[in-house]
Amino acid sequence: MTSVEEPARPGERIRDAARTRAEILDVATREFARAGYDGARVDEIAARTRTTKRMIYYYFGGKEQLFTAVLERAYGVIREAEQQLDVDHLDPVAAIRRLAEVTFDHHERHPDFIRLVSIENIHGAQHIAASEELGRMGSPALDVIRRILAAGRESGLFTADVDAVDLHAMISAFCFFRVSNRHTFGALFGRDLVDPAQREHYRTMLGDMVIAYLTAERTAD
Amino acid sequence: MTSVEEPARPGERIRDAARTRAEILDVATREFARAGYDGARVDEIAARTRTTKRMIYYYFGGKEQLFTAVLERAYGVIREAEQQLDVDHLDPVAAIRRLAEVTFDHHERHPDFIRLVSIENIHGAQHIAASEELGRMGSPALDVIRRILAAGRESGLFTADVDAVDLHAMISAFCFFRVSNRHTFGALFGRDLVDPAQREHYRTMLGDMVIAYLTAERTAD
DNA sequence: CAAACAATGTACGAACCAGTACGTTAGCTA
DNA sequence: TAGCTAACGTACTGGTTCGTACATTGTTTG
Repeated sequence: MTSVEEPARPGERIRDAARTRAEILDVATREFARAGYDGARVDEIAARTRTTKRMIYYYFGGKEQLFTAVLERAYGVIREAEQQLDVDHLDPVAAIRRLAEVTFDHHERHPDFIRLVSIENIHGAQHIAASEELGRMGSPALDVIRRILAAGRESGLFTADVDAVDLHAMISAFCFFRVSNRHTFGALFGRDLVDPAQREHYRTMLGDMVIAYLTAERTAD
Repeated sequence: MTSVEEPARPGERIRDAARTRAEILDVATREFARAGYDGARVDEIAARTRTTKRMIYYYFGGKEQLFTAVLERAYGVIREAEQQLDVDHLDPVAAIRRLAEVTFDHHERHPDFIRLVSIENIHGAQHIAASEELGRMGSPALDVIRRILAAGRESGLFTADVDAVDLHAMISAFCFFRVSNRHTFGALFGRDLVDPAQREHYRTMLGDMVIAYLTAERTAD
């Protein structure tokens, strides 16, 4: 037919299920992260893709399942980053610092992920609960933390009997808050926690905090 | 007219501007916190009050301004709690611990506030920016922190030259995350950070962490 | 090469929802 | 007690938004 309006772009197939699906996910991620679950518009997501709203319902079933799919992929990304974490050659202190830095960097590089998690918490984690994939997806970081803590305890470097999940919460809290509450914190205290000029400062601060906690003599309780 | 349907309840005036306004704010706080800004319904808020939707627009002007008013009151509550904080009679270590505990307790007791702040961050803190009241409202906690840090530094108890805003961020991050990310964290790691049985554990952990950071010898940088 | 099916597009509907036009009443004050 | 105004209620509208019925086209396979 060789239409003038629609030049046959070579290499770009008209029909490509995988690409269409992926493009919808990309756009939906941005849109949900930008406006929240209820603020996001299915029509708007469709408009920003090269396909139509019909395809969203064809591939995902509905807005709710689309959001779940977005979450699944976002969590998949951080799981991958954690899996590539190799700290077995480091001493416990350096290993914990490295882990904290990787977590710090990932949160900073993925503000959309942070926003999605915030949004999911507003909705009581109902999409995670409804997702099989997210249910059985453990956290590689937790295993790493467990190993480091065991090594640190044995070598006598780490004082207390710290729980791996607790330490993960401590590190995540700092990294997450810095990004998630950037706007209100900035508006109220006049300081941008994600200011690039302060990046090294906060990255060091996190490591110092965690190491200080792990190596301090605990007050008897 | 002495209607059978509407018994004249004594002590409950039919017309009370202040009470109506306050009731709208109460209900709106719950509703916004429950469903987010876009998820909340003006009709639903009105239905849960003893008045009508018309009054919301009469008193607040619109949904946007209503949310701003809700935020202003919520921040006012935490500011009051901070103002009643008296730690001048304590030594720096005890004072910091006390401050951390008060912050911890307030976050735990006001999950709606946490949710509102999360929601406001999703929207880029635009309502705070639009509010004069919130703009000039400082943080009493910051002044307290500054005083404690100065005392701790002078007495040689605290090592480093820690910034008050940074310390506030550190404490807030832990307290905030524990409540704000309760649902996703619980779903993914099988641990309820707000479990009453764990409350003392996390309250102590926060204090230990902050004190360890403030008293540790810092690695040269 | 002809079914058969996967992938895609169009057009529409029904419910929802923020906001308002307009009318009413309580309670204070002159 | 007349009259005025703040406080309140009803009923509606215009636009939006999720979801779908129905039609169509590319692609693969027997």
